[in-house]
Amino acid sequence: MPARGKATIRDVACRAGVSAATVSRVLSNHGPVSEDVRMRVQQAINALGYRPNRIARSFRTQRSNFIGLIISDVENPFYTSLVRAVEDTAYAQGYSLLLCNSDEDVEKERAYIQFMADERVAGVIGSPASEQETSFAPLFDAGIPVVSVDRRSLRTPVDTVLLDNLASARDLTRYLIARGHRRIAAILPNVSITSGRERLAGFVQAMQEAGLPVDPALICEGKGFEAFGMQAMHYLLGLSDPPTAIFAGNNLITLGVLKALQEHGLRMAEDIDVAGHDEMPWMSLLAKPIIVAAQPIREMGQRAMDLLLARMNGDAQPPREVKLPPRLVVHQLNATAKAAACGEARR
Amino acid sequence: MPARGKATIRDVACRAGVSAATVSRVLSNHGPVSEDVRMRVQQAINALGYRPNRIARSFRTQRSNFIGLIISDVENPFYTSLVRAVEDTAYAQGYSLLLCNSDEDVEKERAYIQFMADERVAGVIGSPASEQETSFAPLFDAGIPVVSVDRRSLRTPVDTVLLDNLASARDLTRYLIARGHRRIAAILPNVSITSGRERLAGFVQAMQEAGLPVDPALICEGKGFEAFGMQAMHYLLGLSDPPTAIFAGNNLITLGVLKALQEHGLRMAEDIDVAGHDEMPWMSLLAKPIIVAAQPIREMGQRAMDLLLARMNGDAQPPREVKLPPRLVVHQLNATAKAAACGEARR
DNA sequence: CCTTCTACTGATAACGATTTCAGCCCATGC
DNA sequence: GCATGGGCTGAAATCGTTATCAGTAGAAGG
Repeated sequence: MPARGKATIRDVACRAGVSAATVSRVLSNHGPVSEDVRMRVQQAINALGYRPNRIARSFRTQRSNFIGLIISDVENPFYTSLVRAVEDTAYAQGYSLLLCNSDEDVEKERAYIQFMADERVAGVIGSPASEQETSFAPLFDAGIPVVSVDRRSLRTPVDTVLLDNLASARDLTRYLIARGHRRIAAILPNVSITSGRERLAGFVQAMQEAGLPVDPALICEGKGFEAFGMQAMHYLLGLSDPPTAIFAGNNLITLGVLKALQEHGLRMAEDIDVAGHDEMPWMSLLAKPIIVAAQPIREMGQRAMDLLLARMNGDAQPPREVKLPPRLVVHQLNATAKAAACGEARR
Repeated sequence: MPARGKATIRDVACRAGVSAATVSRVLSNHGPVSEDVRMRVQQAINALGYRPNRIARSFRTQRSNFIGLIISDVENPFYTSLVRAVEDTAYAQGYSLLLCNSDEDVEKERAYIQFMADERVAGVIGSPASEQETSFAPLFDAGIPVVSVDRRSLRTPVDTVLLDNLASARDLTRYLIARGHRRIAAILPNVSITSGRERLAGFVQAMQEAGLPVDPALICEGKGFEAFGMQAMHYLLGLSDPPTAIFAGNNLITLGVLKALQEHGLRMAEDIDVAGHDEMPWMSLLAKPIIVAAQPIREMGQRAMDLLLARMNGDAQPPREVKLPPRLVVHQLNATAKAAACGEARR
């Protein structure tokens, strides 16, 4: 008798006095098995401490039970929450998570996509490093479904879950305008990604509908990291006629903006309003109020997994796009966060 | 001819006019192959766009190329950074990351450990939910090496990478004492995990060596989450003789403490000093200074992977323990972070 | 009673790589 | 010239599961 825990399906079959095929049927609940046999097999499984060899199973079916998740960086709290949401949903369905950080690097991303294809994962959820350049082709070829989150993939269209970026940017900007600001700067991630492009459009729309000029000198675009936000803010503060409010295009940029304001001294910071994206746990601790468009991140992850599961079950409709509404939240010192009075995003 | 990208090792062999065994030898760089043949095989591989079937490979070798990572929660910034460090090191060595959140739940963790064993991962890095209860036995039985990070596993001893918790807690407490505080409270995660137990010990040690009484009413212990930190802080503020300084036992507790202080009003917050663990990117934005013991998280992840890789390569020494020193940092408004003047941790 | 189902079961053939073993060829040493 | 050995190669077994196909037994229907 094999050592406990090392038994194969044949050992179980032998002990139960049936064939391996029957044990497989019991295991997968697929195909008819008499109650009597089913019980004998179960007993044999328990007695031997048998655990199916998942690698052999994957080998036979040529499909693994992993969901590949390709994001920019787990250290970005937005993606962290996304990972968590996806993980919970995935494990609930019997899948586990293969994690990759692309670092916004199209080359690195390409390698990971190829890797996922080689690994025959059951599905992939990704946030493309570039709308134009990212290609999911290797996954398509292998018949592996893909869902894009937070950003579109134009080169290889797939199901996509997005924030309503136009609404969030427009409403945040409207909020700043309603507070009396006229010179508003925008610091945005690259327009080569969906959020950068759409949030710029929302900003411009709000400015124009209020009849305010859009000063190109007040629009900064770059890699959406903290360092860029900081550097852009320093540049803006150095202008002869600096803006009185900032629209920050993502969470890291917001952090950079706040730090730059900090470095310039508290007095100045109080004169400048900041609007950003994503609610973060420390925002209620800030010395000055800030308004943010909170993304329904958990829901985004769940919806992405739902779309993926549908595809994995054979759904073959043309690619769909899910657009979720943001929720505007003002974080104020000595006050619990409250939904913004105006500019609540509509669907 | 098979479709491009779907070729098997036999297709390659056929096209190169050699046997599958030879192709395998070329692929793995294992065993002698003449230069001539090697080139022909390479050409065939390129021509067919052949990619080895990783599942088949894992099946044959009964070992996958995944590193299992079992942590409490990716949304905790400490683990987020750890994930990132482990991931970078793992991918550099040709391994990829399987991520699980145990949520400090021993049962959930048990299931994940079993899953990793079933999956025949190459190695596991974990942060045990409990020193006493967590068991890595299923992994041992399967010959899978394990490294524990941030916490010890007493039931099944393994290589372990820890912060020098005694030093960090002692030095933080010393710092508070040096600033003139006499009534200092400690809010700590459960003593059933390593960090909780050792940080309590460090706190007590510093108090005793300063000849200060350790008031049991000022020591709060519980689940190391934000909600607990907040609730404990509210309790302390409600005492007739509240403490003048707080020693917070982990990063989430620190956040909870700060929020509770916030809710009680800024004036009070200014009278109370806070010392915590982990440096977080937003700390420089705080209205009041805070001192923290920064953990060398990236190094912890790297060291863990190094230990794991050594085991995977057959190292069979008795379990080792790596203890890394913290770095004390004061975050002050309008000032870049600076190393604390006193209490710098020693090795 | 014979046919036709249906329910159940077993034998067997994959899946695609690695590994073992044996064999061949040629150079070297005696 | 013959044995020895090393470099190179191929045939075949193997890993553990699932899927296909055929076969058996008993029930149902005519």
